[in-house]
Amino acid sequence: METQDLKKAGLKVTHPRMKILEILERAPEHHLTAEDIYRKLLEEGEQIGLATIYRVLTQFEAAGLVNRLHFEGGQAVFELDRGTHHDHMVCSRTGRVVEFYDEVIEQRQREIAKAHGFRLRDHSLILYGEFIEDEDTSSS
Amino acid sequence: METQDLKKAGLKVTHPRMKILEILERAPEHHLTAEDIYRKLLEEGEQIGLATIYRVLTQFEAAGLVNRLHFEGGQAVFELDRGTHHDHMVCSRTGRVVEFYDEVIEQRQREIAKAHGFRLRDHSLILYGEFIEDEDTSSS
DNA sequence: AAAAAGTTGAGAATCTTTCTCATAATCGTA
DNA sequence: TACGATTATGAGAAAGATTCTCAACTTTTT
Ligand SMILES: [Zn+2]
Ligand SMILES: [Zn+2]
Ligand SMILES: [Zn+2]
Ligand SMILES: [Zn+2]
Repeated sequence: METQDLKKAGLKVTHPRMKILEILERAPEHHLTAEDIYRKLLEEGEQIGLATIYRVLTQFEAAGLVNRLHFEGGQAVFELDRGTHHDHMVCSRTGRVVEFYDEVIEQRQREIAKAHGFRLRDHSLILYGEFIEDEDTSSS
Repeated sequence: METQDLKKAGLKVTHPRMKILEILERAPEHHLTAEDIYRKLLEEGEQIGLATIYRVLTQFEAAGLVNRLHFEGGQAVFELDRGTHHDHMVCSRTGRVVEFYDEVIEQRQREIAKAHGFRLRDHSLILYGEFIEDEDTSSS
């Protein structure tokens, strides 16, 4: 039950908010645009306005329940905050997103920030390319 | 003379293109939005349409003359490609951008990509925070 | 110089995201 | 359970960023 999460964040427990959380939890892709969520809700018969979805996602982000990612391509992407930081690899062919975490990179970032007198708050690391296995194996 | 660069890219040497390159070369910030360029050109009496600026920047990007960066905040940022890759640190207070390059991070990225069967084409690493020296020293 | 090819500017159009505001739902309390 | 204060929602308008359209104009080639 994450009604607790909402209450803790000072947000009323409403139907749209619960449904949006549900979608984020259930999506196998984990990384969804606001429109993705909108469409998935429609498919389930939930007619929740797109404005509400953006509004709620922004509140969830402020509450630390959700992370907003900026991949190339305009639309922001959202994912449930699962408590552990990670970075992303995005396949430009299929759009597939794979997560990774590398302590060496994380540590270097801290060192670089320190060396520059920079108070590091956050960072975004995205690798772009293609998964070999997703390759268009245009076999006959 | 970078008329050569334009010709090599199969682009005609036009006044707007030269002026846009000039602005990118001269800007001390190095990192400009399309609107920044538009305004700077206006200040110099060059009335070049915003659509042209976006169009030309996209062509320059395809030609490898310019890089497009996606910092938080919607607007894309452009910089002249100076031949050497680097990543960015952005001050959320002042908007100041500082560049850095770290071979350890670059190398780890290659290794991670390889381990995931990922053909790495490009990446984006942005550190967000504040430069201590830019701190609002609200002294009395 | 003329023709061919490519470019420009202005505004319309598109896309993503936010705002407005009247209506509706939630929550603490009586 | 009902009440009232507070907060949230939906629809459409609005805003912000970028791309498209197309007639007029430049650049390059012949
Ligand atoms: Zn990271
Ligand atoms: Zn993720
Ligand atoms: Zn790098
Ligand atoms: Zn740079």
